Amino acid sequence: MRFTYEYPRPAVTVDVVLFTMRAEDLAVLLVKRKGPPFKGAWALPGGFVNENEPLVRAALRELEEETGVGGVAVEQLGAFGDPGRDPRGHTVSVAYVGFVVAEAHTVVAGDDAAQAAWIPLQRIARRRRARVRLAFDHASIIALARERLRERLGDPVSRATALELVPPRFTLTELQRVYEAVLGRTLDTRAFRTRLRSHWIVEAVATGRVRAGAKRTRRAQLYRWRRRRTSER
Amino acid sequence: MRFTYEYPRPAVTVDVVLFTMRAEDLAVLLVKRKGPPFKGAWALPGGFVNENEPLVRAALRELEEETGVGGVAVEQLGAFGDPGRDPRGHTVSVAYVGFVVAEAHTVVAGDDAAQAAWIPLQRIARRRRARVRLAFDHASIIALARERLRERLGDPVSRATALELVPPRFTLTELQRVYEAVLGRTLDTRAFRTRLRSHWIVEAVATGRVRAGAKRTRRAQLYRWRRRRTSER
DNA sequence: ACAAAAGTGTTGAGAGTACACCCATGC
DNA sequence: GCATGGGTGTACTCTCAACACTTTTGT
Repeated sequence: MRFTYEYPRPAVTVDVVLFTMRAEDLAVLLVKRKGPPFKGAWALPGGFVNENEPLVRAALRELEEETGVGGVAVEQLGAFGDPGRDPRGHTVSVAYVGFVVAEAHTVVAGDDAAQAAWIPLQRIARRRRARVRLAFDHASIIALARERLRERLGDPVSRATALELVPPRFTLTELQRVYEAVLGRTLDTRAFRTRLRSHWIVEAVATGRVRAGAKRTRRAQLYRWRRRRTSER
Repeated sequence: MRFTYEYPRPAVTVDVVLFTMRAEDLAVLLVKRKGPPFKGAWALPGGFVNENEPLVRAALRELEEETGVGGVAVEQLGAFGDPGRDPRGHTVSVAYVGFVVAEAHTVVAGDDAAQAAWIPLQRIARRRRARVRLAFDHASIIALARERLRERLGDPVSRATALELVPPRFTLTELQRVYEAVLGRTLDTRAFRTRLRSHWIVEAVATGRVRAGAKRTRRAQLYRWRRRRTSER
């Protein structure tokens, strides 16, 4: 089947930058391309938008098709449309960002992908010495997405709760590790907790869980996100 | 001439939300549509992206073609791609925002437009009683653009200088009026000036201009934006 | 003299940052 | 008893918000 139009049309694609915590580091969900262009290179999950399909839905569909990861919350990052970003021709891609708890999702490579995996950000083309080379302009999209994530966490701690940063029940140390990984610097524990308390965004639940693997230690208090952001003080 | 593709492609368009100050109020640059759909309705200047044309360039080209306004700085707002936003078929639009000094530009309706003009935001569909009805989803794009503008001005006053908020030489009162219009509330003069001074973003030039029309008053000091944002203190 | 807009400082509250030690647990 | 990570409070700085009166000019 063929589709003809009166004027040339750039192709419209969507891409998803999905972050997670992986062994104390930030990682992105990537797929290894099966076919050209960039065959064998890693790329963001994504693909063409169907006729009459909302952009977000296309993004989530492609994400699930290629990686098996579904039911995540994403927000739009922006549109990338420089000619030359896709050797096949002019393509405009709308990118989305999200953050999930890796353990809550199973990654399964779809038919289009040779492989799907969480790749630590450090292995991605930092100047030279790149271990993982990325297709298209995906390296710069990821860089921008990371920037966005930093902003989200940086200021009013509020919006962060929309992202699935930690499991439903978490310890404050776990949360702090996520913040540290995203912001790229260590935080002071006392300051971090004071801030959480003053913004009133987490609340304690039951006590007594220990981080898996670490046994000779005190049991950490469990917390969960508070729902509303009710009464301002 | 016809263009055929293997898969259906949504059309890609760009739209520009260009703000200015107009008689103490914010106004947007709109064009009156000459042809269907939404013939006779007001719409954002914009149109189809050419093959191999960068998105921003397309936006600026369309802006100039339809309104005669050129040489402005814009930043990307986001992509809007809900099916149904364009009755002709699935269209993905990438929107850009900017802010200019109206007096510095001459508005001339292009061939595609019946008219081009600065329309005060207040005349745009505020719930009922709309005087100006907008085509497509342009009302919500404008709302989002306004939000973005507010953010830009809100926090570090720095970034605001990228937008052409005021003429090259301006009085602090003029600048304050712009901030007030964008933020939608009055500001305290002393606080406003203290903030500017502490952020070190404007500098005095020659003295002695009076606002046109107001004669029986003290002469205001002229300022200009500082270039760099040099030495942090 | 008065109308009209320009200009000018201080105080208090809240947010962020920096900083060091004791506690509970399992081996 | 020691290694491991959990947990706690205070002081300083900076930024923002709120507050009213004097100055210059033209009529």
